[in-house]
Amino acid sequence: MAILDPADIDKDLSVGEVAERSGVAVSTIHFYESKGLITSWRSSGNQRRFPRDVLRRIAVIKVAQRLGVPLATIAEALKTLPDGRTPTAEDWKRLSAAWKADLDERIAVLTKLRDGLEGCIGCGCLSLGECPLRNPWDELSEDGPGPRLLDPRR
Amino acid sequence: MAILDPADIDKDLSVGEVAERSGVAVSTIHFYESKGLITSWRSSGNQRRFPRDVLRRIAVIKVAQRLGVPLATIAEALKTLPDGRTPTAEDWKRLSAAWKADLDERIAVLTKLRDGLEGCIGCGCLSLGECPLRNPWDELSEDGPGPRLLDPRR
DNA sequence: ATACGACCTCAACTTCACTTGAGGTCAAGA
DNA sequence: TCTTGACCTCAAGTGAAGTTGAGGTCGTAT
Repeated sequence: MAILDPADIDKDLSVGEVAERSGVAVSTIHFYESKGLITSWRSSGNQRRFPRDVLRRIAVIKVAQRLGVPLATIAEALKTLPDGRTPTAEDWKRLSAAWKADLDERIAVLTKLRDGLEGCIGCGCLSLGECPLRNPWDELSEDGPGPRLLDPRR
Repeated sequence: MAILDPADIDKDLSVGEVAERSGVAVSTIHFYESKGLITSWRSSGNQRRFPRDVLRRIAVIKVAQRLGVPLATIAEALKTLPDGRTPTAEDWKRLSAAWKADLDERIAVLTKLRDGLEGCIGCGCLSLGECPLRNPWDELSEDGPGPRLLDPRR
């Protein structure tokens, strides 16, 4: 009985059901669980059972990802919620406002970069030390090793 | 004689010299060479020797990366130049203009996303099917599997 | 004579967000 | 009874952009 039966309307969901209703792959759901983003209990046959609110959690995760928030950060944010509850409208307001600030900053950085480029297209010097495009230090200070993943698509 | 001697002023450069003068690590230079972004010949002792214009090539690469252009794309662009010459001011103009268009688009996408978020912060429905934040299809159509790396910093 | 520093190659590791595959369990339907 | 389909675990692969390490060579200075 993989398809929803009206009698089961407020029962917990199997992975397959969660996948179908949330639009993410089963493997992704496993993965999210392994990262602590969602939780489940097990049926007698050792199958995952998810409370319905997992759908809202996944919705929040997906939107945050579109905003460019890394999974680890999302996980942390979700853990700050009282007893790990699924975000209410109030919670969402707080979280999304913080993420919006992030997004705003990223847009500002890119915009500055573009404006710098504007002037450098005609110049073309690219001198380390004189070209604003080659000298990130005035507008960018936070930095660390390794590549960072920030994908606005998806 | 690792340090520059005035008599060698227009000789080719060793990896170490290129690293010092361009500000990128030796390992990165090896890596760029393996990807075909730069080329070298070998000395009698099998050491790399780079023509001076490698510095300008690396400058172009680094700026393009700040603009969010993936290395593979940069490599392609550099290969379109007549007989693989190092970009002249004219070339730079053409390349950077193309990359600026890309950047503009990315900024536009993020801005739209932010505006969508604006309205959704108060709402919080996140419904798959109604919430504009959950439905990328109207503003975003290009897509493929796997994560994409787009880092505005560095 | 030997130590030192700069160089060489090649393989493996890193992060992120997953996906793919191999091999195994479980319950229901023909 | 057998097959099908959904599920399970755990390991390994993907891609981008490098970094790190082991083991070896070269050339010069002491």
